[in-house]
Amino acid sequence: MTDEIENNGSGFAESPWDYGFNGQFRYSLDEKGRVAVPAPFRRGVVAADDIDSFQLTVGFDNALFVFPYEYWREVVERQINNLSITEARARSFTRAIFSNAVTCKPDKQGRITIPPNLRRYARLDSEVVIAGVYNRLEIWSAEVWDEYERLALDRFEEVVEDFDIRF
Amino acid sequence: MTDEIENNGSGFAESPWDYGFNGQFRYSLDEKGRVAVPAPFRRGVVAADDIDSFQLTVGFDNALFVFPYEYWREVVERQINNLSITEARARSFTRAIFSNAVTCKPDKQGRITIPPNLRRYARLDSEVVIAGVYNRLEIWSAEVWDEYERLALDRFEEVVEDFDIRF
DNA sequence: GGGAATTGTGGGTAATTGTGGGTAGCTCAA
DNA sequence: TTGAGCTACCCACAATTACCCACAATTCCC
Repeated sequence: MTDEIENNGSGFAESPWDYGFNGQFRYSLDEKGRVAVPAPFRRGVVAADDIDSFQLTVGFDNALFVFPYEYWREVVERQINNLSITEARARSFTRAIFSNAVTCKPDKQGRITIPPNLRRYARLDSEVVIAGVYNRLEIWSAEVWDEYERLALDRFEEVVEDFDIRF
Repeated sequence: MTDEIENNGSGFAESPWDYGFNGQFRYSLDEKGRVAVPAPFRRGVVAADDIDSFQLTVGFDNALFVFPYEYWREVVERQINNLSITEARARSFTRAIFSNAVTCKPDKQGRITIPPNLRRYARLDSEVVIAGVYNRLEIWSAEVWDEYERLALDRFEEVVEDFDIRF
């Protein structure tokens, strides 16, 4: 494995998902607010204290984003660290990101607990979809996901053209 | 852990919240003016006399800011130290910050006591929200927080675009 | 195809956490 | 000096959480 790969800036080199989280998984959210982390992604994300940790935050489209902790740390250092505390909009942004985030590590069964405010934001009830999306996992209400994906796949080819992606 | 990481300027490396306080917590403010410090943040902020201390001050948006004592000390040294005593606005600022600040350490139950002037400033009555916001905790009246957060989350995606944050 | 390992899910228990209240000691004024 | 008010510290207890175990379902592998 080359140095370049070990240091790809995503914080999850040498893992089964070196080049991106992928797949979609359907789990139940139990009464304690716990949901399984997809088994392939449980190990290999080493945080400061040598445990496998994730950073769970609000994302877009009513989904929650889950980053490997190391990667999150890097995002904070590169981008959020510089925001001014005296500027109201920067404060508002920083506040939204951090107060609606939590550092968590899977329990022995590989589950994480989602705090109530995040459950509310993502409208999670009992059924949940976890999607692997390159540098993050996304946690969706299954209901919202099904609706979104139906629309998104219909428009897939059209969108690829817009971005001029070459395979 | 590299030197760069151990010295990230936030004063709280090697703690469970190495890269930022986060989460939100809802507590009651009792009749003695005491409020719980969120359990994950109680330990590891070492002040001058080897106890875990915080600096509690007036902040922005009608919230109180709570900094790890070490970090506060550093801010004072780096920035406030340089303000000119001959400039009226600098005097006013320095006066506001310090006269409305207090160094406190959690009691055995992990609570801190909020003095009356700060309670008044933040309009705290019985229900309180404590939010982790990167380098500080913020103490809000629950009522004010709920209203503020509703607006902030609605505008979240828009703001992320404005700041050109890349995850 | 079948046994073994892994994975997803539920639930019990011990430890932690949040909250109320009591008391001793300190401060300050009369 | 003394007493009132206040604060810091301590104890108690209920609620919540984190951790562990169990087990069924699924997947893996030969």
